[in-house]
Formats: sequence, structure tokens, C-alpha cells
Amino acid sequence: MPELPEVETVRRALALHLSGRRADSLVMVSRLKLRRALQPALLAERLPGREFLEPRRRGKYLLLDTDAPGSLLVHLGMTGRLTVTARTAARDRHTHLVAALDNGCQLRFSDTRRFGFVHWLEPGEEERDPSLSLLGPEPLDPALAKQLPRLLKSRSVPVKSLLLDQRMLAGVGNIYATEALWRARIRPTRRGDQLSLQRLERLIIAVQEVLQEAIELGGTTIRDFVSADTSAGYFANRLQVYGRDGEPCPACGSFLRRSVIAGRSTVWCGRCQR
DNA sequence: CCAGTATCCTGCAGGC
DNA sequence: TGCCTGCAGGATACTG
Repeated sequence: MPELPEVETVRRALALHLSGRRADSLVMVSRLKLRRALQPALLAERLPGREFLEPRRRGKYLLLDTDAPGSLLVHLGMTGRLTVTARTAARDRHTHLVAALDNGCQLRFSDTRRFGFVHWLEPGEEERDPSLSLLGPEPLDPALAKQLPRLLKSRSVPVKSLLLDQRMLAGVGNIYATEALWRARIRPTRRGDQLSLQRLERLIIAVQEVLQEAIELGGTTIRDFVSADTSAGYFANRLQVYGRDGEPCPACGSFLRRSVIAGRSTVWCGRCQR
């Protein structure tokens, strides 16, 4: 589910609803296996009594810092939700972590498909963590459009695969890669080394624009995504091609096609995108 | 180095 | 109504 705009939306909501709150106690930790194993004993040891600071985001990861050394690293996978809710709010059966906060609310992590995780990072572990250490640059960095095209140009991989590769840039997923390629009029199968630096630069700018617009609308809610305050995002009705194969291209009217690249469904216009 | 596939999971839509 | 198949916002470990 969540790509950079969704994770940033959650981060901003947490900044409003979690920052400054103190964790009282761990209410529950599920025993089901997530992508990385939960650490019930360690969480129970570290979390209670700590105050949450303003959360950080790195690519699709959230880092919940506290007022003592150590942070919670969270990845939402496809269906993960990190919410601050009333203690009395209904808890779905895919809830894996619940912590009580000092204002009577609860911080909850739920994840239907369990591709996400919550992992405690001890001081100093952040730099070496396998999830974080290989991440590429942040897509919204203004310098990126000058720097990344040269790297993309050196690769013989389909450009769609490059956008999805978190080592190239951190945070783009299938929705926004698909949308950015359509905006930049670039065929997803085109190899990096077959594109001019100018076209690659336009692609990065298209990535930045689509991510920024999606953040402003609170992300894309197809089915599962909600922000930390359980509200949905509104970018879904701005999607031009994602999920629209067989429909006419919004730019030229030619029917949108679907194919699979890097194992991911891709929608593109055979006339506009070259 | 690269491409393609399978894998981890659950839920839902569509076809029959 | 039910059963089956394919597909879904991600990341990684294989194979060839």
C-alpha cells in the first residue's frame, strides 16, 4: 500500500497526535510473524515511560524517536496501519501491537498481510540496520533531478525497475512510478541507458511532482490505507493511468495497456509513452 | 551484472 | 450460494 506520500501523511498525523505523548504500557503484542519478528520483551522494557518526539520518515520507513536513546522503526508493507485511536475504538483482528498513551489514547499497529513490521532500534543500530543502510536518496531532495539522471543513465535495466529500486531512490512504489512515467511520456520498458539525460531529468521532476501532489491530498487510498488519525487519502481520483488499463489515455484517447515489469503490474499508453 | 520468478500473507472481485 | 483463480500499495531470496 503505502509509498512515500502515504508514509509522509502518517508521519504528519503522528506529529500532531503522538508527539509529546508518553507511552504508559504495552497493552498487547501479537505472536504472529511479521516481516521482521516483533520483540515483545524488548518493547515492554524500552517503551513504557518514554515520550514520543516528532517522527521522521526515510523512504517508506517511519522512525519514532523517543526522549531517550532508541527508536521504533516501522514499515507498513502493503496493508499496514499505524494509528492513534481512542482506547475504546474497535480493534481489528490483524492488530499486532497496542501501546497505551498518557492521554488515554492508544498507538496501534495493524497489518492484514503482515508484510510490514515494527522493530526497536537501539542507539547506534540505525546506521547499520539492513532495512535502512542501502536506501538511495530522498526523492523530494531538490538536488535529485541534477544528480540521479547520470546514475540511471548507466543502467541497462528497464526504467520502471529503476524507479522501484529502493537503492536508487527511496520511497517510490508501483502507483507513483506508473504515474510519473506517464507524465514524463516515457515507456516503462525503456532501459536507463537508452534515455537521454534530459528525458531522465524530466522523469525525476515528474516523480517529484506526483509525490508532492499526492502528499498534499493525504496519499492514495485504494482499499486499506488510512492515516494515523484513520482518515483516507484523496489522491486516488487524481490517478491518470494506475488501475485504468483498457480505459482511454487522458492525454490522447488511445487505450491504455497493461503489462508486467519487475513482477509488478504496469499501465501505460502506447502512443504517448516512447 | 541482469531478468525473471517465487515467497511471505490475507482478502476481495470476477467467472462459472 | 460456493468454489476457484488471479490480483493487490513491498521487499527479498532464489534461479538461470
